[in-house]
Amino acid sequence: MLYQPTLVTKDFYDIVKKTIPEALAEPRFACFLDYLLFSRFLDEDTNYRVCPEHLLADMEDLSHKLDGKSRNYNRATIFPKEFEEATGLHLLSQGYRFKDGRASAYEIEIIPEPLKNALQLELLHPPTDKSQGVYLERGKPLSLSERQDKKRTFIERKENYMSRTDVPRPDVFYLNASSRTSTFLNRQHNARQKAAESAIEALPIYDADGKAKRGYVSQMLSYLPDTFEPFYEAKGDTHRIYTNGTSLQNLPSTVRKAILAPSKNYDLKAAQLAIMAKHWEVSELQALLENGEVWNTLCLSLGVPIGEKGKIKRLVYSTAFGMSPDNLAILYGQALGQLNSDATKNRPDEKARAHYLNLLESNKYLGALLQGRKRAAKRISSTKTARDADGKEHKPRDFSKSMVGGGKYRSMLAFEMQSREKWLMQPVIDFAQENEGKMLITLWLHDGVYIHFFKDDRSGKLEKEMIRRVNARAEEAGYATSLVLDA
DNA sequence: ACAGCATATAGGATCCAAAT
DNA sequence: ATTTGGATCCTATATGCTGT
Repeated sequence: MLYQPTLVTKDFYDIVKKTIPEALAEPRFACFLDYLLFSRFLDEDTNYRVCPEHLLADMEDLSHKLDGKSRNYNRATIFPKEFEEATGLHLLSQGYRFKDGRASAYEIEIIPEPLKNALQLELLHPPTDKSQGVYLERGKPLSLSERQDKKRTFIERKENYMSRTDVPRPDVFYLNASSRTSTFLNRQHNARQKAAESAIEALPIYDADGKAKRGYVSQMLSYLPDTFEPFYEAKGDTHRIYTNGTSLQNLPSTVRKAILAPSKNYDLKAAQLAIMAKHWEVSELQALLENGEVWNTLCLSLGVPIGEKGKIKRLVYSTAFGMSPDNLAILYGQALGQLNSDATKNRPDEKARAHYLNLLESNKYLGALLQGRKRAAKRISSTKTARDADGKEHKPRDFSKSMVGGGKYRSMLAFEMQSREKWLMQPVIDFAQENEGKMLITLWLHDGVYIHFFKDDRSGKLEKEMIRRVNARAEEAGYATSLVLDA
């Protein structure tokens, strides 16, 4: 072993200094950084630079002194792989654990949060004054054989599904059977890949809560099967149609749009809200929906900034799916910016929860909505029946959720909502089938849809007729929603 | 509510090489 | 001959993110 008092690369030093100047005030880190920057041991046999045990022991000792207890950190936490690659450092000792009274590995805490974040930065592309640096993609990209494996099971599963004779859901069968989807999508595969990449570039590296976003999304995309063709299955107790495997269905809308262009995206406006208003007979909401300006009015009424309407949407969705009033209250507190994002885990005390629940229940719109939901839940639990959009009765035994805590009745409540959502969108599938060759559903999104028109339809006849049919159905049933082109 | 995918974490098992 | 440490698997679980 040879003591080598050399410096690490300038890039590394600059990055650490720039990213976490406050880290120098952290004793454990100072100890570690001191070693990293100014003293390394070189193993002559392996040419590894090693972290000597006595140093780990020192750091562990400090750790004990600081918080009086040891933390569990394994090797990967101490020396992330990316860090090793970037610096050439290699940790050879697992450190100390406590077994049979002896010290051994996994019992040291060295790296404070800011350093961990800093280590995620790609050293070859340090931050400039314009960018925060390139976020390193975690996880390994799939190897060729892994990709082939994945694709094979994907195709097998699809073929199995398509060869069934007892297809319970003809519309799902249709969505999968429109084989032109793959032809159409594959033809422009490279262009789409590029479009997706630039859409990802446009995403923020971190979201508002400081969590990695861009890296996560690009990783999701890299796991997509070679073809972007979605494979649908009817699953669970709902009428919803979900895609199987990694899919376009849960990519951010900007990326999805880029991949699917020139398909057009149509959405039912405030569908959940409209269905709840009608189905649960909430007159206040019905009036609001017919006046328009739904989200802005709700934001104003609930005291949430208009820019934060996503949070209100979340509140509405959760209400539709049967979230408990207690949890809704926490969600509302978060929407107001008064509760932390971890409030669902570290629940605030009963008094605080009651406060937000009270605010919610006394609100003109959401208060009425909650009352309407109560009535619906009561009807379902007393008649032990859920009624779908076609009037067909569904009994508790048709739902897999257990009765515990009213879980089954919540499922039935959600089912009634989603059944109506599907019923509203049904004309789109029917119309696409009638016009095979002229138009194609490229992605199904529950209350929205991506459609490609093959023929240059200048007057937009097909589009108009499709929208007309859905809207006629909504009007006929009294749902204050409409299908519109997402600009 | 439901679907999906990924990560972090911890413990166990196992092999190899070195130390005792 | 036995123990120990390191590396590398595997398995669970818990958790977190996305979408509607």
